[in-house]
Amino acid sequence: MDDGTGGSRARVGRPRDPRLGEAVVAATLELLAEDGYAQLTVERIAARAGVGKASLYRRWPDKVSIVLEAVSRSPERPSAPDTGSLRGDARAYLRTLVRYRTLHADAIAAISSQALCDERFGDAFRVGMAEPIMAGMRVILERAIARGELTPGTDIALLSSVPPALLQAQRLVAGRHPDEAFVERIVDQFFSPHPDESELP
Amino acid sequence: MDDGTGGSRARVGRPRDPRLGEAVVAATLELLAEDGYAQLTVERIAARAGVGKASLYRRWPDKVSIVLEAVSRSPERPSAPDTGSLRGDARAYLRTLVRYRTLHADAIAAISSQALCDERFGDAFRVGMAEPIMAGMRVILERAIARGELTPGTDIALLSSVPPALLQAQRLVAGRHPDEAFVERIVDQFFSPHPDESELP
Amino acid sequence: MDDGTGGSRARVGRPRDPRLGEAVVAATLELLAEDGYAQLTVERIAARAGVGKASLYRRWPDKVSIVLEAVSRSPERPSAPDTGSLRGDARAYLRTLVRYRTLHADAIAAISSQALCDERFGDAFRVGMAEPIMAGMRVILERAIARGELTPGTDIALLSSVPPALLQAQRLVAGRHPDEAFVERIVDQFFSPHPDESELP
Amino acid sequence: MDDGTGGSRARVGRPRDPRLGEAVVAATLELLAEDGYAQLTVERIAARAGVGKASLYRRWPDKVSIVLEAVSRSPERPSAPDTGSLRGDARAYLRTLVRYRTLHADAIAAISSQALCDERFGDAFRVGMAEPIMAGMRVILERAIARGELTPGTDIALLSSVPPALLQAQRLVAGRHPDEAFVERIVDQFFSPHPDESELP
DNA sequence: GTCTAACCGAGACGGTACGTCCTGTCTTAGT
DNA sequence: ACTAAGACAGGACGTACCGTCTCGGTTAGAC
Repeated sequence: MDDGTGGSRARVGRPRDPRLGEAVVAATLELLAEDGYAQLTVERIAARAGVGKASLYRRWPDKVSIVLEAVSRSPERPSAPDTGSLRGDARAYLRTLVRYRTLHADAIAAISSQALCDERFGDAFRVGMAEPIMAGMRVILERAIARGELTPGTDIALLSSVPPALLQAQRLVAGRHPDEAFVERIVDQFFSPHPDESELP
Repeated sequence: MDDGTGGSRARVGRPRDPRLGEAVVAATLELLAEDGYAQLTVERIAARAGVGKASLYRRWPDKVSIVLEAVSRSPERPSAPDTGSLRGDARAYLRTLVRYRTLHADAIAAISSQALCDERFGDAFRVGMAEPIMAGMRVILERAIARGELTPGTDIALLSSVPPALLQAQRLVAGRHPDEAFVERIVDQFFSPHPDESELP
Repeated sequence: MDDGTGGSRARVGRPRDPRLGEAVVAATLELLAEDGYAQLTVERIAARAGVGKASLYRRWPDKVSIVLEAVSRSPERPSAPDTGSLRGDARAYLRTLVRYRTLHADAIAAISSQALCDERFGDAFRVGMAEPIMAGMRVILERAIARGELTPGTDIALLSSVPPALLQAQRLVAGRHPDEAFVERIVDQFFSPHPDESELP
Repeated sequence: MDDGTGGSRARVGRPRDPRLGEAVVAATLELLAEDGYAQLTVERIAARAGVGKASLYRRWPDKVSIVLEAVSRSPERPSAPDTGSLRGDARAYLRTLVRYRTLHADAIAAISSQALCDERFGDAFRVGMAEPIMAGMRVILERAIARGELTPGTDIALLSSVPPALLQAQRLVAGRHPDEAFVERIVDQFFSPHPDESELP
């Protein structure tokens, strides 16, 4: 969030301990994995990280912001290797995305909820969470255009938002995390060029 | 939720006041519109409705359930008139859906969040919220198949989940409610049969 | 403090549990005796009394007010038996007063400090603490006047404030609780009629 | 408190800035006068004095010690001019004492409270606060004995503690600072030789 | 003239208590 | 049996302050 390196203010006083941020993120991720978001408490984060509550509130404005940063810096972040084809790229990326969402399911729910309510938090959410995920998708789509798998006029912005949107929706509609079979359905429907066919996706 | 007419046990004592449920739903909708979900309190609902807190908890198991019922019974519920074409149906339906979501934006966010966390609430959410919306979409898609605008093998389940998923996602990604222009993009991309073209959506 | 019987407001809703007040007072006195005022915490009072923190703050505006009521209702409150003479009455009363002050030494320090700072609390202090103690002294002095041990013109108001004032001061000046020897000095100086003289100072 | 001239260790390194102590005392007195002890914060003292918090804690062990020193060095300290009579001396001294106590009312309350709780601080309190005030009173009483206004056997220790004790008590009992009328009452009662009688109480 | 230890302002840190708020349950008196 | 009112246990939140520590930088006396 605020790394303490902010420009204009003079760099006086004791500098922030960089290990504190790491410890907080790690503790948050641990607690999230162990007990879920509902049991997550600022006090518990502080205790687990061996950190004072005031230090948390010096760096983050509130609880969800801590969770947002923790989840954003999770080692399970989706990645987009170049497999040589749109189908392969999409499948690989979506699988990592499913894993990531599964791992942090209710943390992401809480963050999303907050992003919907609180405009200022929404920006942090977009920068730390939504954009990076869609950026991965965009890279894949642009590679596909470069390969000729998609026409240059393709609405990348819209298309790159479809997979995360569907994963989130499926979670709600089906009541459980989407699995790899669902990934296949998405890949088949939206990321499989059909040169010979006229039907809708 | 519980209408008090439950069967086997004798109906003794004072009957439930039917106006109470109405008053609670109305009060909840008002408060939601005025201050948003974050400011919504069971106590405030009770006060606004002129109702005792215990009466609320006799009818609904918890706060989100009240909100779910209120939003589900909102007069702005999406509807799907038959316009004669897939494009027209989808456009009309999505416009009402956008209005509905705009009106209850953060209530829906809170409900969705709860549905993600709490398995039992998830069912109520699906029955009261997700299914009705997707059912409207399914009707439209089935009409389109009957008209021959879509091939019979179309994955209606997946396709009917795309619009609500994208609306929700757009809200998060763009930081504001989707408007009618966004509806047009969705309609163009996913609900406009292109008999002559081979490209991906 | 507030016994919930306050007049004008209608007696609707669940009445206050009278045992709660007792439990809080008892818990406060216990904790005070065990660990002293410095270790006294609202949270600990609530836990010891088996009471929610909110219930405390519903009845008392802050921590010191709880302590004031607890100390005011302490079973060790000074009493003034009629021994038949001013000397005897004063000695007996001052001994109970010393015991009382010794028992609640730092609680009384905290209360006094607050009374000095906070005007509104000062009233509660006078009603619950200072007045009752001086009233005991006044009774003794009035009995002495009735017996003829003091002249009717004696400044009872001033004289009755001397012992508590000196006990408090001695505690500060000597650094330890005044003992019975000090009581004797006060009795000798201020509450011993001098047969040959017509009046006390 | 610690003047930095402490003996055995070599005096190397940068010497303490003597103006720092002055600035801190001045800032403390200002803040005390402006907002009272309850609003007094070490951080605010440091900010007002233009001083680092660490510099405060290098010189004083804790907050009350700072306040004690500040109040002890207040320019309003009571003084005891020789007016030629016990009545005059006592009246003059008590008036300065009332002014002093009025000026630093709640600071003195806080200091007294701390002195009651913390044994080690009690010593500092006695040296810096209680003793100097009673010493002034003792000088007056000794002059009175020298003049023959008091008998040599008078219990000076007890009598010299009466005025400060009564002023403190009156503040608590009456809920406001004692005024000059109250000084007169004390003077009349305790420091007015009665020509016809052989001794003061 | 450098060295160097103690000083200095600034402010981050661990810790702890406070007082507020809200939830979901319970207890009255009254319909 | 229901209702309105509101007290209750519990517990998280975010704030504030304390006393300590850690920076970069300064200021003498020691060498």
